[in-house]
Amino acid sequence: MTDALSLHPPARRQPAIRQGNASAVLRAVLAHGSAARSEIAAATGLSAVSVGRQVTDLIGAGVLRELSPVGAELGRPRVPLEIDLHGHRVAGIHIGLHRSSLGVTDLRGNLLRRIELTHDSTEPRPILEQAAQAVETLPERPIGLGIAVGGWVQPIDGTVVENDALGWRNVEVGTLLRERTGVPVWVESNVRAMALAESWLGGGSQAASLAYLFVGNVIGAGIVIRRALHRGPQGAAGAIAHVPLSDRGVTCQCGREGCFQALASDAAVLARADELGLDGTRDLAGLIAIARGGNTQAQGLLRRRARHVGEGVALLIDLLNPELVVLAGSGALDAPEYLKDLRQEASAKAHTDFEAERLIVPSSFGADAIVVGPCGLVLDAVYQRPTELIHPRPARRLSA
Amino acid sequence: MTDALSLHPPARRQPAIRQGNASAVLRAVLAHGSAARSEIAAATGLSAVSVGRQVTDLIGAGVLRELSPVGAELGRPRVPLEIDLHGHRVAGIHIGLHRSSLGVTDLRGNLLRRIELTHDSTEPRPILEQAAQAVETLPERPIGLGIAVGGWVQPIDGTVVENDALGWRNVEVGTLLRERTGVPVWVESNVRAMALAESWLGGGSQAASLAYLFVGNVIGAGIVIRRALHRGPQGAAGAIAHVPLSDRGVTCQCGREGCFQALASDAAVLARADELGLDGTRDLAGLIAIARGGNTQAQGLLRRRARHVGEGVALLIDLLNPELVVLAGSGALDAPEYLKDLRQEASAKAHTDFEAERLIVPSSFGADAIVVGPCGLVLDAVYQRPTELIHPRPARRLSA
DNA sequence: CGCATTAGTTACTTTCCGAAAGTACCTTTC
DNA sequence: GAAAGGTACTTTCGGAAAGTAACTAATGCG
Repeated sequence: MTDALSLHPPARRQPAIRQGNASAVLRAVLAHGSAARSEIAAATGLSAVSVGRQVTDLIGAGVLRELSPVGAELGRPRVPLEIDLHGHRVAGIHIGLHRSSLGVTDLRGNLLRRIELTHDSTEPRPILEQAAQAVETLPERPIGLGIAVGGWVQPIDGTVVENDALGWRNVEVGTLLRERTGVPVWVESNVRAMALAESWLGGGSQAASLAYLFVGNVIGAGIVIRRALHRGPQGAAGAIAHVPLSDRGVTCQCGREGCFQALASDAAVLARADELGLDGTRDLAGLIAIARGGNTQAQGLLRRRARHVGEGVALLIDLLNPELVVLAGSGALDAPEYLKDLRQEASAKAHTDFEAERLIVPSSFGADAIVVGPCGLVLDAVYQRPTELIHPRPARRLSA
Repeated sequence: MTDALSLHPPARRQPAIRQGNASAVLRAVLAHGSAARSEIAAATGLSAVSVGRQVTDLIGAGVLRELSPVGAELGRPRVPLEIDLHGHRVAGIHIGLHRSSLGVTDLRGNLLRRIELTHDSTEPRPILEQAAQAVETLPERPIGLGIAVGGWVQPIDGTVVENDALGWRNVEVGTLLRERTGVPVWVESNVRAMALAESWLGGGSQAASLAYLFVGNVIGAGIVIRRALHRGPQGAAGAIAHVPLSDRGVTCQCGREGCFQALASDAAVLARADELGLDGTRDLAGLIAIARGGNTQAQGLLRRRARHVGEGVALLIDLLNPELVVLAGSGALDAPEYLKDLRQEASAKAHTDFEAERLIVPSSFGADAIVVGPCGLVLDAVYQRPTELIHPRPARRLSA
């Protein structure tokens, strides 16, 4: 008898209701910045009684906090509630090739601390040991740890199945760090982690579905549908790097012509600059500087890249019709003056109608996306199942 | 205060639990063909008591049926339960250009009756009136009516926003048919309806996510993720017709080169046959006949088309990593001898690894997909919220 | 025929939500 | 300045759902 649980939403018990409603209350506060119990009740459709109970528990758990009452024209003043920004800490680590970045946020995803960890070797053990030590030396113990890595990740058990840059195969990152630190750990591909964070905390906080496109030295997409990541059974969803664009003439490493990545990655743009004999184009920042200095060839290259990215965005829009497209990586953030070209191309190539300024936006985290992303993995768990991660203490009324 | 309900799963009450568990029980039976209460309990994780209660209600509602007990090696024999195939009827209508097709299925989606309705005019009123009359003359009143139409459909209120072939704009199909027949009505784009039916009843019954690709005179995709259709806010998701393939040299109606549809639609293939001066290629069936007769040019055209479709499939696989890709339309079903080429091309172009024979399959409904699809809209509602559509009668034990 | 074994049901408990009623705190009015 | 009225929140209680424990049902085996 095969297991129907894996295919379908599981059977519900009463605790699931409680948790679902705690989540609804928490998300209502998150969405409104701060909200009184009565406002939460209106937003969620729950009764005032039920909201009151949930709030009491969430305050006891250190997730919500009461603010001073705000008098209305008439009647008893409301007591606004906000996410408790001092109660709990969340940690996230992006593991890169030569360095990893550790970030610590509050429950709203505000970045409080960012620590860079450099490593010469790419051996998994030393890197993970370094990461674990960094987490342990934090002044406050985080309630959860999110790990974002490139390559192919199996998020269920937190295994990095394959990462060519680091040369990792089947590294059990989740298990190792969980045992080493004693903190709950989530592991996810870096693009997907950033997509999820953007969906909860960034521009996507009003959108149920979102497509996230990262364009840097590699290109990848993260897909959020109904507030959850879509990974695919192999965790391979979002592999947009090798779709063919309408432009041709460039051969990709994969052997085919006109792949998105072969046209629009940092390396591709720099290689093109090299061909043209442009000086000072070691890295993309150099090329952008030259373009800003007035070099029309460099400007042309960056504009061309923006158009390529725009075409990739058009593809995502037509196929997924997301409520929001969030852009990140050097391709969107380092030279925002080309966003106009990007949006124009996306509008021209897509067959769906949309308002480009509203639909296609750069990441709200900028260069911090890389560490806010993994923290978002933990926050996703907190927002969806608040009582699981944070156990409510025998709550007590806090208002004087 | 904006409404958080639209963005997030709604707050849960007790009736939602009941319904969710009724759905889980029903789906377990559906997945296993037939299952005893004890097996359902094992599959869903629910207690035997709870399963018993749900089953009693579902039998009372005419959804489940007890079979004769089956003796095991030891102990009391199990009483298998199956979906009641004689209890309720479900109707679905595909509205086409010159004719519509009405289908009637049982609760398992077995097609019991198919009626063709021809119409000369494309006026909405007469067509819908004809449809309503056909539904009313059925020997049994269906519990729900699914409508599948081409073009742009707003499923929430059942409005056909735009259908160029029929010349419809903002036709309130759902409201009109609901008022006329008194039967609950669902309206959805035809590709998405078929995708949903395939997900519940066809090859996708074991898959939580599925990509459905229809290739006929038009090309479109339906995306099912976590057992639910992904429509996008504008209902535009799945617009794969105009993505560029690697092949060039054909200009699409949309003005660009190498669009999927310009390369692989029925019309595109026939136009190409015409250019080559092939005789007897009025329609695709003719071309296939000629190819089967040994004409190598015709064979080449069909093989080329299969490869183009394969490339489209590769795109869906890389972007969505679905558990299953289901093919339908003339492009996949009429000449299955080219499936091999299609799969080969998909494997070659996709960067994700997969077993092509298992991942890429033709629709299990064949030519009936067009009417089983809209029935699937109703069945989706039955399986997800069983007690909503079918009210349980004061149930009574049925075993002797 | 008693016994082990499995299937399913009945009786009771626990846990959740919601409605009604009560308390808190503010403004307005006389 | 005390009473009236209005809104925010809490306490009390009843209903609904699932779960546990104990029971009955049906079968095979010695």
